[in-house]
Amino acid sequence: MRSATIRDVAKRSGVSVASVSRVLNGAEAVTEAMRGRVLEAVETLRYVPHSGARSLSMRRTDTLGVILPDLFGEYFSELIRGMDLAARAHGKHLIVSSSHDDAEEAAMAMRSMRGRVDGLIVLSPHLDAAKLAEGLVGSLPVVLMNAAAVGTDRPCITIDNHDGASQAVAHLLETGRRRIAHVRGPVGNLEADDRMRGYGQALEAAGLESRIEPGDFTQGSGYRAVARMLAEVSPPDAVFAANDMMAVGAVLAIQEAGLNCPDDIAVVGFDDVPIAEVVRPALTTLKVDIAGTGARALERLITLIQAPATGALPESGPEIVRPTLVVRQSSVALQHQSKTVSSRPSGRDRNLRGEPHHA
Amino acid sequence: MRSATIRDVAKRSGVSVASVSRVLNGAEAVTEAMRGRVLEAVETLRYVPHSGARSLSMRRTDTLGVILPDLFGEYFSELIRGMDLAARAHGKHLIVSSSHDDAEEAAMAMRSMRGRVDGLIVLSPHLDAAKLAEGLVGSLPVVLMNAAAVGTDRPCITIDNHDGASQAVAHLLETGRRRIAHVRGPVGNLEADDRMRGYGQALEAAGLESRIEPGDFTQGSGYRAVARMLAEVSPPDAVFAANDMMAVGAVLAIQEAGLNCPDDIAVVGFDDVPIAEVVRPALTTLKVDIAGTGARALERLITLIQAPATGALPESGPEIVRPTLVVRQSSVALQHQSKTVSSRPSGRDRNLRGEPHHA
DNA sequence: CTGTTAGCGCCTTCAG
DNA sequence: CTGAAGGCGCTAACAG
Repeated sequence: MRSATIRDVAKRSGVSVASVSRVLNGAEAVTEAMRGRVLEAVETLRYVPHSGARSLSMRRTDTLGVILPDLFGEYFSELIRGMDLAARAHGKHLIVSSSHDDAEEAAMAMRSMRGRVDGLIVLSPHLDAAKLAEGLVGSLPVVLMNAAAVGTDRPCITIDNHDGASQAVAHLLETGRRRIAHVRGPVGNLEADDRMRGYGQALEAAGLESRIEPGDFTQGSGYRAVARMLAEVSPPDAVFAANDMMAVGAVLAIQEAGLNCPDDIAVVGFDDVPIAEVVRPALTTLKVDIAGTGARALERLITLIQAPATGALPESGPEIVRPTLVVRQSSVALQHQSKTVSSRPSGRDRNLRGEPHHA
Repeated sequence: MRSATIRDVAKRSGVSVASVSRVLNGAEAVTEAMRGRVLEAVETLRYVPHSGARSLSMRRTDTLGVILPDLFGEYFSELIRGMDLAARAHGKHLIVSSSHDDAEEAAMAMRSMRGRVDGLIVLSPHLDAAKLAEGLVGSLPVVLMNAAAVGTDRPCITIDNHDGASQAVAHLLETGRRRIAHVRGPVGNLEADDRMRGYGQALEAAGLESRIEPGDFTQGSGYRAVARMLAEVSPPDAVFAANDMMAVGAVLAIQEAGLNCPDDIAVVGFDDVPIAEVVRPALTTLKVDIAGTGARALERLITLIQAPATGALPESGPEIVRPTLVVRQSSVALQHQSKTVSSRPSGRDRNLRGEPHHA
């Protein structure tokens, strides 16, 4: 019981396939009589167009690909959510491909996308991956995210990690901290590197010594890094973690050592994932509108794809998003608290339409 | 600058397109000489096969579709992660489509998948959506998730929500609670309904009165529900929330009222999303292996797709996953604590290979 | 307005 | 072992 094709519909309604295509795609004019007969045949045959065939003939898949290095944690889930939202708004499908740790695998994934998507969003926190995107993709439109965009005029959305880190340090300095340590992200990760550099320069500018512990963006690594430092003679009075998950780990390590966060040690994270607000003490962090960034990337990809048609050449080059400092409980010791910090859930509920969620 | 087709490669290497296809797909035998020439042409032309065309001719897309009602929160991100993992293991692509609140929209999404995917996983917490999947999909293999699977022999993965709720109540009773309230999920959501029924029956069996507050699975609704109850003359001494996010809201409401959780009021959630372990007090909850469930659904879909080929008829009917109670701090008052509850991050890090994550 | 025809890019019998 | 030819299901000229 093969499913019906356009030819079956044509036969059953006694018209040509072209006509069926016409009434279904509704561009050109057709008589009411024909429209009726075709629609009826479609109904009885339960005909559903084959989008694969359609794509081949139209040279357009209405599908966009997303290449991710990983799929863990709220960062990516937020990113995909934003992209999905934008994709739906433009009637596009989204095909996601993750776990491309090494460049080789990412290259493979990109190749296998050819003929399946109209364009690609590539998240490449590693240098080589970005390079690959340049070469291997061929004529497929690509928007890079969080890549090393310096010097290229390739469309790209990036977060100003350096600036974010500076803001973190500045905030800690303002609130009286002096021994500010940093738990960094994985070596070779462009974002982690930038955040570290931003931290280092800000400290240097303040004439203070920097102290950097390794980490890998996981909560566990944040915990261990801080636990190590607490065992030393002169522990820091503040920790700037390269992302929120590590900041959460840092807070736990502090609490477990019998110390108080923020009174004894302040903690600042990065990203402002949803969890940051719920944890106690709520995390001071650098908010980046993750979902918004994803949506923006997708929109840029779409204009990039449409560019040859519209004739308008799309704005090229990197687009840089500046994170904003969100001060919560984890960094403000009592003597510095100006206003009450409410623990009531704020308007952070992202279900803007107020509709019920799934479990 | 059109990208090269198989014909270009054939021409450049002086062989037929059939031969190019042969060396590239490597099924049949070819002379070394030819293989060399073809591969060289592929190289210089930077030829990448067009998977769309390939799909059309092979009647196989190697792509699976996932239809979700929503994309908020950790529940879905975990689910997708599990599916993605399984998909990669089988060399399949994943196309996700979300925000199908009403059945109409979901139906549309399913139709637009025809010719684009080899099968579908449909998450339908609403009855009608499940019904739609039955009819509209035609001959496309479908695996339902969390749907009303009773009575059908359609492949389906479901969580035993009723049982989970019973476990929650049993646990609270065992630890001495008597005035146990329930914050339910959205009306009409099958899972929310089942959890509520499980709660109701368990309380009834214990000869206690039930108390049900409305909610919609969001943290805010959990907060408000509990805040309402705390304002009454005889507030509960325990709250069973239909999911973890509402449980988090419940805890915040309790703390904000100046009460202690769990000493004054115990809280139990459902799902065990990653956040449940990090929040303070850590949430007692009903753990369901979300990612595992997603992976399982995907695997079942694959066997379903391969069924006609292998001849083996796939196991049909629902597959029910029983949640397991995870006792943490939010439900165990001091006088009931048997063993120390460590706040150290456990082995919950899901990065099993220990590789670095992205921010 | 409608039908005929030629592809979209690839795989796959079927002869040679 | 290799080439030629016929589709896969649909759209898009081009005639009528």
